[in-house]
Amino acid sequence: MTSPAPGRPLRADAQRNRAKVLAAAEEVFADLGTSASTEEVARRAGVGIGTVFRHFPTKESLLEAVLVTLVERLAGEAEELRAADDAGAAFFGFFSRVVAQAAAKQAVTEALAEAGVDARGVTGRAGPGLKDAIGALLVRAQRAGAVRSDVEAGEVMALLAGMSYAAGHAGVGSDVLRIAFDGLRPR
Amino acid sequence: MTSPAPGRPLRADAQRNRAKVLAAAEEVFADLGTSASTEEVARRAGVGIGTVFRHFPTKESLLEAVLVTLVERLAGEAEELRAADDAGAAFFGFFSRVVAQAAAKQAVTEALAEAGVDARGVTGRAGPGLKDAIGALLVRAQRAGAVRSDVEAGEVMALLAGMSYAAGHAGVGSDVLRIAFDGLRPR
Amino acid sequence: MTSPAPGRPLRADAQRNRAKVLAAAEEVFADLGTSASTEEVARRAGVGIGTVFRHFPTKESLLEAVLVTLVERLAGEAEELRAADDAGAAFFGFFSRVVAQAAAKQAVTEALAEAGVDARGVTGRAGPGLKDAIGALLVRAQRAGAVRSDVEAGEVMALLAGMSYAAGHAGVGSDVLRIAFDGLRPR
Amino acid sequence: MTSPAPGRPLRADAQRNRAKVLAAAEEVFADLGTSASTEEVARRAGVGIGTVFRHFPTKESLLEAVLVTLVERLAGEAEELRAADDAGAAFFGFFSRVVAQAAAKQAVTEALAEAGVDARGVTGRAGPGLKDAIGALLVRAQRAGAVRSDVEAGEVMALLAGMSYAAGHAGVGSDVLRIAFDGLRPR
DNA sequence: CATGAATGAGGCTTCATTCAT
DNA sequence: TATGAATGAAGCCTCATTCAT
Repeated sequence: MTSPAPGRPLRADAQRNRAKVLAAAEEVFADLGTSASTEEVARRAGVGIGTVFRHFPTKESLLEAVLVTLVERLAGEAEELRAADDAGAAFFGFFSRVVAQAAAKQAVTEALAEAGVDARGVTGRAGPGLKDAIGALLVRAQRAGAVRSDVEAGEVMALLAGMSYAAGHAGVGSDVLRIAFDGLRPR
Repeated sequence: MTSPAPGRPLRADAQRNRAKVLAAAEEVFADLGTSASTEEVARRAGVGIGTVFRHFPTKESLLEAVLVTLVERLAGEAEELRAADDAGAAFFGFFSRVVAQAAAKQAVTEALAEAGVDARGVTGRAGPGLKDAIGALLVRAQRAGAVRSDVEAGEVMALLAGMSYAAGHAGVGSDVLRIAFDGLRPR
Repeated sequence: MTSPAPGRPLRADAQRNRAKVLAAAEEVFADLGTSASTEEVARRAGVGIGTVFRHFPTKESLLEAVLVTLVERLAGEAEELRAADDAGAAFFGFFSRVVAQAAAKQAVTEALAEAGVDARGVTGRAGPGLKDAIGALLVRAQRAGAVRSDVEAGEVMALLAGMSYAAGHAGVGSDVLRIAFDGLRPR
Repeated sequence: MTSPAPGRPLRADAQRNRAKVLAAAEEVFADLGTSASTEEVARRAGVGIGTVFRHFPTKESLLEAVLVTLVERLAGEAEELRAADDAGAAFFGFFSRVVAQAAAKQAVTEALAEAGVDARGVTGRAGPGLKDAIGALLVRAQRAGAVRSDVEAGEVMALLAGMSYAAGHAGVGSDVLRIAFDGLRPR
């Protein structure tokens, strides 16, 4: 999804290293911000710097891969809630969980922001995927009368990004989320 | 925390240079992000790099000064609205204007986030100043029945930071703000 | 001087791979200069990087092998002209052809220069081989009265290297060669 | 001639350092080839690596400056001979001296080759300057009957580059030069 | 034997900071 | 004080070489 000659399935050990690097990068960028050094990623992954660059030929491509991974994971979580009994609980629960994750990892916030700005962004095709999944959750919650009907997926994503940022930077708890949720409910 | 031997009141021309540097820094960091070089600040201020470091001995201290300036400016704006006739309009209008500013300058968002994390933060004593000013606006709006009574100044600041982030990064308009405002109104 | 356990005659497919690598290397170094990467050689040879290093344990040894090949090829061409009818035409024709080759492949120039610096050089025993072959051509041309008699093989090789360099780098045509040829003719 | 804001005359010490770096670069590239590292240049100049990059913001620009310097120096030497009594001696003497310099410094050869390929090259406007100076020497020598009349400045430069290469790489003495000179004399 | 993943030294370049002018 | 040249640590990236598969 990022670079090696498309087609070749990648040896087992290489696959493992790629995963290690990606995981380390997610951690490092979460802890130290996206300006953290590639060397730090290599160190924390327990591989040589060359290995990082073999899998992700550019720092930017590594960052991109991390964001894509994050966005896909969130989309997956949203997907699973599609069949939940209580559509309102599913929607608000998803929202809360995302914000909670973001409180620990600022990369999540960036991923959300990127994903919201549509396909042009770094997150490529993963962005729309997340938007669709969220849109599905939203529509069901609206049909169930748990969310006001004049809101769209794009607005929800922006709200999500904003609340995630607030959670991660402004040191806030669920109080603020409560306000946003009330704003989303039918009047 | 900003540098020259405390006490000496700073010659007039030095004072002027300090201001030029600060203004240039605000502009540069807004345009290019906080990773812009100090050299660029000097260039845009029309002074030598040495002058920048004489007034702000560290890049971090320069950044800090910019944030403090921003916070103080916002606090000033809030202050002026204290006597407005329509307390609700004052509150929501202030909120909107801040978010609009942030859409153009990400530094505003950072300033807000910093200011919210209380006095220990980088913004020192300016943070509480803003919080107080916003608190005053909030209380008056609550008394006027325009804002629900179970919200506190800290929550408003967090919401403000989040919405500012969303406005600057997620490419959103006033739709999202409307949701937040509805959440703030009495039910 | 080229690597595998001396003695073992090299399996047929290995032999083939060695040849493929050598050919690719000649091409790559001609196109991209000697600072081209070994990886590129492997790619163009259609083999793995490991294979390149199995046959030529060092980039330098690969370069050396390319030069030796080139020198041997030139020596072969000179050899074939030994029996030509017109000794003068044979000599000058050979000279012209070498320079024309060099215009396209700077490696040829390097090979010539190396070969001229005698046996100690990188081209090992191949250098003297070329020198001898050129010497034979020279002597016959001198006997035929086409080349002045006070010139030696070493000087011819140096002249050849110089003209080859000029052809490849200074963007020159046959005009310069004409000057050199006039200098070689009897007065 | 290479980078700092055109106009500002450069402080005295900076001027001195720039010269030191340029001299060191000339030496290093002569000794180790143009692929020598910038760090080595800094080391030999006795300055920090940052100083090298302050004066020449790119390795390429440093190389260019070295070549330009060389070409200008040669042009200067040619210029001085314009008024010599013996036009033939001036021409051949200049030629010999250039080749002798090149024997020690391969950068000279590169400079010559670059300069010959006209203004498009790295040597910019310095190339034509050298060509003109050599042309003047040539014409006077031709008028004096020391050089054949059907040769042009471009051909002389190519010959010069070729002989310089030969002198530096093929380990040759004045024997080869003699051949070239005979080729240049009227028949 | 062939493959290509892993390694890490080393190269180029940027930039915060110091200091001579 | 102001200036801007000097410094060198640190970042990104390349590539020859090694080694597990």
